[in-house]
Amino acid sequence: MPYDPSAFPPFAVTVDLVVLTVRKHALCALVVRRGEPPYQGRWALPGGFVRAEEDLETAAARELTEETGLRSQHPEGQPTEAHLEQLATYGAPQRDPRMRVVSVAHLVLAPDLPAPTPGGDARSVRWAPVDSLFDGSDGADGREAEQAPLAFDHDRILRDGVERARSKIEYSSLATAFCPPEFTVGELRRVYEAVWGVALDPRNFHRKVTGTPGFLVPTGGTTTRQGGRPAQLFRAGGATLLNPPMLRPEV
Amino acid sequence: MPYDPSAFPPFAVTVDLVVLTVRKHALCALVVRRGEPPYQGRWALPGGFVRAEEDLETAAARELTEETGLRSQHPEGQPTEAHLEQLATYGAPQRDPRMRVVSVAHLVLAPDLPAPTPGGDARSVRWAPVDSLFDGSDGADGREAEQAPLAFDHDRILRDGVERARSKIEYSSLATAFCPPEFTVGELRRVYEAVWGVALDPRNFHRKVTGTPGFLVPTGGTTTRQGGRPAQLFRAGGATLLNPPMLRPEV
DNA sequence: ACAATAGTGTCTATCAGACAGTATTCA
DNA sequence: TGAATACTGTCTGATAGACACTATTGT
Repeated sequence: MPYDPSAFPPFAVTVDLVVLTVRKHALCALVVRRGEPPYQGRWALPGGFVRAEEDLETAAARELTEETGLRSQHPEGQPTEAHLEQLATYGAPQRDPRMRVVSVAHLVLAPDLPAPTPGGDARSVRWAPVDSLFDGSDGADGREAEQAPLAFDHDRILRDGVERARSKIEYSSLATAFCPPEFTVGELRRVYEAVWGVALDPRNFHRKVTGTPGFLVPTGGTTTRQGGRPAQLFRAGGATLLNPPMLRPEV
Repeated sequence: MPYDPSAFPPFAVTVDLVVLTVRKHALCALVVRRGEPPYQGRWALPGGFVRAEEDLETAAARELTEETGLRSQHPEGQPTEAHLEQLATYGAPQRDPRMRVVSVAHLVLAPDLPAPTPGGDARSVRWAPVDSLFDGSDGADGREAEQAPLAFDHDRILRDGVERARSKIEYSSLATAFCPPEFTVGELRRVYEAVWGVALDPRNFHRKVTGTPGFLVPTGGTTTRQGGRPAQLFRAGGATLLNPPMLRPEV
């Protein structure tokens, strides 16, 4: 099967984004409402075509900025605002009824944004708790989410992205990507609790994260709160891998 | 950025395969010699175009069978002969000098094959120790591997595949994919040692793998050897995730 | 003082790492 | 009986899980 670039089946290549954040103690994903067929009116993951001379990751970063205003690369030496990584590629022949489309899905972890839809065009965009988006509606609580499933195979892509995020914060310091530049141990713990959907022991969690070298760096500052001891502020350290990992309870 | 399938940049989509096995106590990858430009005469990963009505994983399985005769799907209820999973997608604009090619790389873990090149066409195919293939030639021993680097960005793809395999046998039972249907604890340990490039304590390894529920199932049989106590034979159990994981020494 | 949140100390069970000895085969 | 390989037992240090107390703020 030698390469024969003169005769190849034509494909369209897109990037789709699973953009996750933690809002109000719930893991949420960014979804956009489709304005045209197919799946008109249904919610879908943001995404778009890869341009002719554009790298895959560049295309994902561009779509991210267009949709949320977030930047995943360092602009002018500033710290990144979001983590972006490739997730997986989806290319079933009939996943788009119009033509053969191969979609390279990317995963974005972002801190909670002040404005829900800062940039981008005027389409309907929202953060939705991931439990309310899944087909099976296996939400944490009993009430079924009466909502049409996501367009295309985006339910599968979202599930894969959520599972990647859930497993990756076990053995990496990536949970800090859900936090603002400075955060407290309690805020970081609530990120873990929201992503995993479990309650963690505050004492053991504190010992674990502060005892792992390079995970957290104290900034010296403290929070100002109403009623309660001020909490120490940290920023993410240089360590990326956690050894030993943070164990997800779920047994 | 609404979908506009009538005007999209044309892409070719291929699958490339990182096929790994353990031979003579070394982790080896399958490489083919290119018979035409570009990179004529250089070694490359096996791969080929995805057909017009073909799923990505189907294309990868087809290429695998064409190259090695291995099957990754269950043929007629028989056990699989190799593990296949999607690895990552590579789509830099200039990765192929002829045109825009997006390659969906797949990772295959296979047991050592009796015949080096059972199926496929007559091209030059071989198993090569992965250390001898890497650009930097950071082989285990001192001797530099004087060999042209792999074609295209296949050095990067191979590195990613090897790293995936190395990390995945930590927390999954996937190392059994490198073994024949029945194997001994010592053979499984030598797989770990070859993939990680370290020596493991036989006693602790035996305790770990036999103590993890669902990892190994004794078949009742024993090996016949020359000089030495016969070893108990096992097959892979139903468990796929290892909890707690097998820890890679490397500290 | 009281509420509210942040942080610390201790015990225990589990497990990885280190190490030495016994068991079963063939020559 | 000796060589070769397979398997088992035990100690120790590190750590996760469970749990109760002290510390620092605002009201």
